[in-house]
Amino acid sequence: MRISYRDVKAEILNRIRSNTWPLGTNLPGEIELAKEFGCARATMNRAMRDLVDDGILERKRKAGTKVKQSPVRQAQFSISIVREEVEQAGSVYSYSLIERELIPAPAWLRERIKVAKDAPILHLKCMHYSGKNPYQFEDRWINLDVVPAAREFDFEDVGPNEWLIQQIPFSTGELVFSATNAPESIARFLKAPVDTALFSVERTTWLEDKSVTYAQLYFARDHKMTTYI
Amino acid sequence: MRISYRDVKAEILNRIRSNTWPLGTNLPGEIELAKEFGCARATMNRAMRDLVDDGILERKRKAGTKVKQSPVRQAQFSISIVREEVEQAGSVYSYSLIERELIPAPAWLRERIKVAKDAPILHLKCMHYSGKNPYQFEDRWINLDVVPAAREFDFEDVGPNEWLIQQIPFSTGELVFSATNAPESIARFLKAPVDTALFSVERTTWLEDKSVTYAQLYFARDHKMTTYI
DNA sequence: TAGTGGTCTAGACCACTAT
DNA sequence: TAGTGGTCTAGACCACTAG
Repeated sequence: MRISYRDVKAEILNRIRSNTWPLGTNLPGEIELAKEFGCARATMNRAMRDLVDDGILERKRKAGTKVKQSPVRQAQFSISIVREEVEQAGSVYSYSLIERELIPAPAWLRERIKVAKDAPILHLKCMHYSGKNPYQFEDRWINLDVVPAAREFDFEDVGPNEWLIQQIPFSTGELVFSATNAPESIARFLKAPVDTALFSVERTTWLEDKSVTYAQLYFARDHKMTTYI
Repeated sequence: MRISYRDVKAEILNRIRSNTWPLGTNLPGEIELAKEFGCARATMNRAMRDLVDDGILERKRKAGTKVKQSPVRQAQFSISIVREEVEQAGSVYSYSLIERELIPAPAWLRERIKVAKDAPILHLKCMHYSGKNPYQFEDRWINLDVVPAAREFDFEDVGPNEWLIQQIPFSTGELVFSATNAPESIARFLKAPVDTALFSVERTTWLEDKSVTYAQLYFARDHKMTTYI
């Protein structure tokens, strides 16, 4: 049978786990290893690149490949549309707009996203539900300079999250996860006691070098985010 | 100049962003696209596989390649040793063992990890500090059937996290992120008021099909986990 | 400046799956 | 069962960087 890059990965991991190649070991070069494993150099290369992505090896030209001294595993999880999160859990999704206003960007927001001083910003508050249960409270700011169409959109039926993804798919951004004691203004909508610990996410989105939107998302109490590594 | 897979990726993203290929579009096959772009099929393949990893395309044999209807971005973050998290932030790391006991696994734990009914489990509580500030409270259970060496190790100077990574590098597992109101028993160590919202992580680790360890990690108040997408 | 990884190519065969 | 992606190979040249 021909050697697959998966076989190569598995064997390399075996050698690390079995201490044949302890943490920090310098591995032989691609060509030599490929010969030993009986595969092409490209196959060895793919296996090793994969292991770099997994946080297991380090490679540098000229210096060679070594087993990382301190394994840093890469955890991965997908950020999808709220609707789909809910529906994938087998529940019925619903959405409701709480507030919509057009105001100048407050100072604290201008520290987070780049936006002209007196330009009006669209501020939205909304709720996402899973069946009859609150699922997420969303507090969002949209830069109308970048997404002028938002000015005309009423967001009564479609959430800003879903709408923005259609407008600006695949933009880049930052995600910050943390825990927050629910203030009354949010606890009310999530039907939780004030000060309940809420899992929250701040999301900042850019399109090239322009700030598109900033959002604070608060999940209902006891929300969990799971990933496998 | 020769066409790089990065160029191909960039151009594909351009076409999606510029609506040349709207969400849901079926793309031409690899061979045809490679011809159009003037590169080898392997190059086109690598670009497209990368975009699948990024959550932008979907591919199925025979069916072909399409732009995902709902962009699901893959966020990534690295799970490292607590010591390194602290040191990378430029602080001095220190560690202290609070409690160490050998007891039969409680029932709730046996629901989470597979462990013999009357086998003794090593239970550890410890604190990690960043400079003089509390950084993380760790409540850990170690399966001695799988890691018998832990029975002899005192964990006075080295945390279980760090020790286990040396023993069983690159094991697989589950991570669950959530928010918790600090109970008194934990708040005390993190120097936070009772009920403060804490960012917390549960980690379950397997080695092949055996449960190695289960840990609940509670970060100090206002802890944030950041990632870029 | 030499050694190592990074990437491209052209060609081939295989595996899955829509129809 | 035919079409599309998945992967392997052998060979080549390039780019970065340790010594």
